[in-house]
Amino acid sequence: MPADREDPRLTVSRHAAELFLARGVAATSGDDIAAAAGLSKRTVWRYFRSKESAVEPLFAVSSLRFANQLSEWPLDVSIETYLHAVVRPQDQTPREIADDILAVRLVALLPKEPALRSAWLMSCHAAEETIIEVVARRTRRWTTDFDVRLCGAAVMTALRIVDEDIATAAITDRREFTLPEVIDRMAEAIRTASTLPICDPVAP
Amino acid sequence: MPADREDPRLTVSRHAAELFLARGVAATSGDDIAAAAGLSKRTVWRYFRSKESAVEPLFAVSSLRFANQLSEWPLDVSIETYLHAVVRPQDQTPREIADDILAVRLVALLPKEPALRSAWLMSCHAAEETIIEVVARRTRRWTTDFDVRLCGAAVMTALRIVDEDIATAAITDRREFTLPEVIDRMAEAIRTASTLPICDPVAP
DNA sequence: AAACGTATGTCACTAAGTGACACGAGTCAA
DNA sequence: TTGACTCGTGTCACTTAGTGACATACGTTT
Repeated sequence: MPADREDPRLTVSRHAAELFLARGVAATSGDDIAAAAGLSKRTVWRYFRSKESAVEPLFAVSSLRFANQLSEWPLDVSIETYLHAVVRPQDQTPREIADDILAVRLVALLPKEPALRSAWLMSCHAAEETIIEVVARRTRRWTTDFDVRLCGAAVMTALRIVDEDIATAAITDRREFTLPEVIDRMAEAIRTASTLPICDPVAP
Repeated sequence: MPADREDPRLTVSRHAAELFLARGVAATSGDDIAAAAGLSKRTVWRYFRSKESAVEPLFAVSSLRFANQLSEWPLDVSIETYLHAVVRPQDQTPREIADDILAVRLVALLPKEPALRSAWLMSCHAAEETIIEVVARRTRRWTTDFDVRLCGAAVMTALRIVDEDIATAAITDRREFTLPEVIDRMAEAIRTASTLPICDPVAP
């Protein structure tokens, strides 16, 4: 049996991102995206509710990878230990690196493309829900608990701000970042923003 | 000379909100909004980039009123004192109360209307920028400072979560809230989420 | 009164997005 | 093998979202 293949939406997402970066959002049509991805435009509209939302899968696998990976964060390790253990430079495939660059360039484009910002915020909101589950697990409370939701949202916001900050620095200021450096900043931001004690090992 | 009149977009915003609530977003067209507001549809598209974004002015004046009012927060008062002083039940006009109800019903609708959620998040993002300025002022730092942005974003997120929480409780659980109660929850959430010391009086 | 900026309406147009139906590829059961 | 069943996709006609270009009206300034 074959390993389950990559989400086809992600492929389209990459093409959409390239086009948005090259020509701007307004100048690329749904037909352009469909043509670049080798699909009928009908399929594109089946994949995505709007052309801007076509970049959401890319955000999810790349910029929001840290957020998504927190789902498997074991109870008995700290945030720093876990992040450094799970996302390691030597494990990055060329494809992942390319996705990262693409996503970072997109995030740096947000100030000029409000339509993309709404896709970005929607992606972050999706990740927020999964982070809320993490917080619930680590605090032995419900996902509907107000303080749990507040903490999860604050943590997600911290990740978003770090992401935007790094993307801006990397693209406009041409600064370079190593992966461990990025991980450190993410972990530190999570720690700062946590309003509940989730960052250190918790009792099983 | 007459006092400057209300933003005409807000009027349209109210009509759009009513229609979205009555029929759902998908079932109300730009023409419907234009007709309800007594404008040509061309003017509606001049006011708003998309039909969903038509509710943003309503969010801004109502749900995000607290956030916006922080712009005038004096350095020498605490968050609790200021909020209680500036938004008082007896000052609420009937129109403001109606707007509040409308906005709360919209926020409660977010889980079922993803298109509205993106408008909501964009409104919150706009408010985030103004909160970042408040944080900068109270910490005597720049708005570009990373920690300032992080704190501002965390505070805005807290306000958003309280808002969503209250809206859900009010609509689905039919709970009732007094304004002082809401203010207390907002102030408490701001205090919890602040990652910099902005909530108490700061040195001039 | 003339000249100006700003806000709106009209109308024709492009592009975003949907509904309905057909087609082909992969199960799965007999 | 066959037939029925699902699932993803393509085709095409259609509706609605959204824009560009131009005309008109109103309040200000001079």
